[in-house]
Amino acid sequence: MTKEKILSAAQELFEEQGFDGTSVRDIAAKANVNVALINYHFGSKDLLITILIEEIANAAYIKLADIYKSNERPMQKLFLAIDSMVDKIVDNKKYYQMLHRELSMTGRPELKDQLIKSMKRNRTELKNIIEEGQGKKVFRTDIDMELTLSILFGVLQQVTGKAYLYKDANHKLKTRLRHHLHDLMSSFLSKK
Amino acid sequence: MTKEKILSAAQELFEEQGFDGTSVRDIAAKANVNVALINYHFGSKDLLITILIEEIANAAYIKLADIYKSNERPMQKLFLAIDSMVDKIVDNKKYYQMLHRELSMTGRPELKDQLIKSMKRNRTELKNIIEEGQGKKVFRTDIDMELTLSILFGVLQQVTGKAYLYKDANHKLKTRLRHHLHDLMSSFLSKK
Amino acid sequence: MTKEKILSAAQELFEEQGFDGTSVRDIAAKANVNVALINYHFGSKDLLITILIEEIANAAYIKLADIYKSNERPMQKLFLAIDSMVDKIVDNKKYYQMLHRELSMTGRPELKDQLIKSMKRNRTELKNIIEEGQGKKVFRTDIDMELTLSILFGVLQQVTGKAYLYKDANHKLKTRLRHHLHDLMSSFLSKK
Amino acid sequence: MTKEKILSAAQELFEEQGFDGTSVRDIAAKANVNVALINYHFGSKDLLITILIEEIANAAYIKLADIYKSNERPMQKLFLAIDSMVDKIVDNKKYYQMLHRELSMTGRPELKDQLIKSMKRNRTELKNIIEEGQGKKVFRTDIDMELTLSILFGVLQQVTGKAYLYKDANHKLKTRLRHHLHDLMSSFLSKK
DNA sequence: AATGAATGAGAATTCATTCAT
DNA sequence: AATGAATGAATTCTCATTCAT
Repeated sequence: MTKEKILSAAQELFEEQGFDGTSVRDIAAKANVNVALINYHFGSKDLLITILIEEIANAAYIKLADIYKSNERPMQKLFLAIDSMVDKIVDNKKYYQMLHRELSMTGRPELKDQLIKSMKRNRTELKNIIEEGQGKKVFRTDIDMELTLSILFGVLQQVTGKAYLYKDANHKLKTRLRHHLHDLMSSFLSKK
Repeated sequence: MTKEKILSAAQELFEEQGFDGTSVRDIAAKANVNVALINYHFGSKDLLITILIEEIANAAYIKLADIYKSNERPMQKLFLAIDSMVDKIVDNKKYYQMLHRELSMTGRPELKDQLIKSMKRNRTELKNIIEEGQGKKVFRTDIDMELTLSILFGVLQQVTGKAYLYKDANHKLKTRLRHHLHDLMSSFLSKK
Repeated sequence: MTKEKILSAAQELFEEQGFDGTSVRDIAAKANVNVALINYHFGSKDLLITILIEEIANAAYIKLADIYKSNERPMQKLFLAIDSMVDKIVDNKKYYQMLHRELSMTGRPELKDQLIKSMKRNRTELKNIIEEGQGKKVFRTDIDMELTLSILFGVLQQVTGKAYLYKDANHKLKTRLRHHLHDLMSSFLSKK
Repeated sequence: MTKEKILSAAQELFEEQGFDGTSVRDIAAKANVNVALINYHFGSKDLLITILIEEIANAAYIKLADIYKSNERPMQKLFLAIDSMVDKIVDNKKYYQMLHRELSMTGRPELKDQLIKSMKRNRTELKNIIEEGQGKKVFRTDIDMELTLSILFGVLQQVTGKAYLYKDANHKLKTRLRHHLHDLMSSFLSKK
């Protein structure tokens, strides 16, 4: 109970004010608990955000891995992966914005390592899906794989970070994104 | 002299460690000046970053208008615009990273407004180029314009922010990016 | 059972890190018991060390009285006393070190009083032995008695406290000490 | 001015309450300065005591080295060394008591190393004097050198640490100590 | 313009202790 | 007898800022 109160207070504050900009006192106040309890339950402010990050990052990864392992055809797999990412990210816009922000700092290298690791894991799953499509002669092979992955992650990052450009309700935004990314990726990857 | 030393020290540190993560003492140490001078010259730490970011914001304007006004064919204009953006952003990766980071924080709203304005200016120029191509029946019209712009800005943001994925020397990275984005956008925008 | 576990954990830690340097949590962790149990069983950290030191103080009473009452000749009595002290102290180096340390603090005056009392008891026994030797015209009388006692206690305290100087195995150290102190005291107390 | 106020406040408090027992707040209050000034001037509490220790330890060492280099006869040199140590230690009883106390802790190993180093330096100088006397056939050679040094340091430590036994005025105590130690060491070291 | 000292608030964390169960 | 959570004060230290010179 208390732990959850702290976690959700911390998440909200980190999303709004960043990690450095949020004090342990802030979190305690928002969660309506004693300051010392944060260290009691989580050991340190650093460990608190570590836990917070691990939680969502894991869920996203598991979904992509499942899709890769499914029996769909390549393009269908790619579309499913896109849909899954769109959902996750639109539903947790602020959270992902925070991740990107913290990722662009130099301090706390262990934290960054953790973030990069979980991010690369997702990129790898997506790469697997595309490479499988290439192996099955469905997708082009004359592409820059790393930059291709960055198309998807880049568009989604734009949507999370530049909220003032995308003010649609979430469900509408998801539809727009799905259509757009399906169209974009099939245009790009389909053999001419 | 001292002011410039402070500004460039601050800029480097903000780029690396973020605003909250950088202390006035850090800046003073890096600039090799007395701590008190920062407040003396700039009033406060907040005003310091304000000045710094205004500078960046001005530099951030990519000369897309000239390209738009040129006599090239639509696809050629788009490619030139891409090349121009790639150059500017790869050469100033850290600049843009910091810009995106500060843009994702809540504080200093006036500053953010200015940043957003200059960012929208660039998006508008690019949009003009694409719409012209659509008018000339060269580009597809059944696209989501805002999300189409986000392809370019998104890929570029990925490259600036996820440096650990893109460790090429700058000139090599530029070539990769140009090819990739030309390919991508022509695949996407060309009529079938 | 739990009480003893706590006591012996506390003792080890106080010996190594001092009273202030040891936290109640340290003790609980070392004793493998819940933190709250320390207060539950002993009331407070202060009372814990009180109990601990009372134990030590009682053990500290070296059976010098027996030697004094024996029928040996004066020099022999003195040598026996030395041997007894050497054994006791070398075997409990860390005990005595802690005792001296706590004795040199200002807090807990009642505790200190008790420690001083037990210390003086030992000094008195030793003094009796020497004075008897003086009465029997075997020892010099032109000495400063208090400082003479401090020779023995001082050398022994050096050995307990400056462990980095005396790294011999205990039995070897005892031999060295006995020889040294016999030699020293007989040189000093024998009539010229 | 402020630095000295802090240093002397810290010294007094460390002497009375030990290092762990004294808080930075205590020091600031006693010195009547702002808490932050302690870190501003000395970097940390640890560095503060480091400086404090270095100061007196050095003075003592220099005196002994001078005596060793002088042209006096061996016994005379030893007596001068004794007198010098007696003066230094009686005048700074509480200070030396603090040194011994901190030396008997395990924490802060760098601090301990520093203390041990400066202590060993003094022991070495004294050893030089005695060995020179042995070389000149004035002192016995069949002694345990390390324990011999511990006679002097031990007696002096007793005097500093067991204040309740030695309540003489300082000048009287010095006289007692000089006579006693001259007598003791010449009895012990003179060839029979 | 520049300096070094000083300030007071706030940072994260640890402390001994107490509470309800 | 024992537990785990909770408390509130205290810990050291760092912060941006201001002061007198």
